[in-house]
Amino acid sequence: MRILVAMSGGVDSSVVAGLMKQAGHEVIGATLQLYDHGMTVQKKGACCAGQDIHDARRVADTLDIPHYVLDREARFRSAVIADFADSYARGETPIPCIRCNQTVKFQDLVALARDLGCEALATGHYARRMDGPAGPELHRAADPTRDQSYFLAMTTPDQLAFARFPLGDMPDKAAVRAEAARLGLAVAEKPDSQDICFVPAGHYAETVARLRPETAEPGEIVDLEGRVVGKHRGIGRYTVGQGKGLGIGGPGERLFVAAVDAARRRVVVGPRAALPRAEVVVGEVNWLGPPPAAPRRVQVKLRGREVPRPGLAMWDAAAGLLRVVLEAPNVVAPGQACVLYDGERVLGGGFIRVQPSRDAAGVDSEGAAA
RNA sequence: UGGGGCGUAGCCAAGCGGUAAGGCAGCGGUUUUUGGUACCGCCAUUCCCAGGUUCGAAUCCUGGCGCCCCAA
Repeated sequence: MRILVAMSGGVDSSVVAGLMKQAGHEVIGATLQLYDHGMTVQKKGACCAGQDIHDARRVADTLDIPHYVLDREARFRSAVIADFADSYARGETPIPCIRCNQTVKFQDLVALARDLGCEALATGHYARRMDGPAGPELHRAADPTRDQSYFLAMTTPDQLAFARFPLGDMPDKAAVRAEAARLGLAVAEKPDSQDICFVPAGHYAETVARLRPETAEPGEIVDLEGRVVGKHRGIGRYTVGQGKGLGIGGPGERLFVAAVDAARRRVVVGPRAALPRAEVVVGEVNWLGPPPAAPRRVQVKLRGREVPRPGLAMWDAAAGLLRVVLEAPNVVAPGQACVLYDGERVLGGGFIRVQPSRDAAGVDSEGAAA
């Protein structure tokens, strides 16, 4: 069949193109140019700009497949980068890789694939798409250390039906590199991409501040009782659970960010033991299957690198909100994705909302009283 | 100007004659297609200052200086 392969210029998607071609499909390669060619080009591990586009083209030439480069800078800027900055301005911690998958990658590329008369869109993600009795299902990758199903939880059932993840069954990354070498691809030894692709190494706060200057406004750091214990250099530098960069030294135990209060431009800190919450409120929920009509036992993943842990999911269809009660309290960072699993299968997911927690309430009343 | 206590890194702090623990902060790194977490490494040639005793002093002695407390 005719199949569109999203080629980032990295090893993974290059191998996908090679495997699809080898399987006898009519392969078309597409590479998105997502951001400026300037300084970020030099950055190691970047993707979707500069050198990577050339790498993708070279792979396409090697495989002898047609290859298109699509300028999606404007789209990426409004759908991913702007959301990234807005999220920090709200006091949350964004997860741009999911926004990118949701919009630029799957929404747009699926549309493009259909326009080109393709029957599927293949990507280099480590996840498995299985055909279940009720339609396509998203499952964790065979290699649990590379699994990216968390980042794909927001793809719609429609998009998932169209998607193919040929690397989902690979035992490990070494096997993928071996495939790349076998296919004669020049990118076989290319380093993995990492960090936020559109931000020059380590300076995401500056990028955010350019778009939302208020995220770089200084403010107070207060403890759980509302006492001022320090000052910060902008809300955009903090995320719930963070223990470094607070600059609060001295006697006593180490402090972590317990909450970010965007309205008052405050960062609330407390001891590690005070952070875990038992409940998570999730919005913008995407279900990959029928939503649970009654409370359902699931495994919950609150961040990319975490083993799913047991909890109870309660879906309020009217409000469009998912409530999850965790069996063991966990640090909950608003803005991050909450993904529900049933074993290997992804049931759905959404974005963690700032919750009117007991902590925030306590801080408010006691802070006012004191 | 009577009595008592204390001055060790940015902060807290151990050490009480044998060659400066630890924690917090900070810095660097590893891990990682987000942020964070975790883990690893670095971080006082010197103990308020000046003399003295001693083979050897942050530790003992003398004199300064600076804090704190009690009493006035």
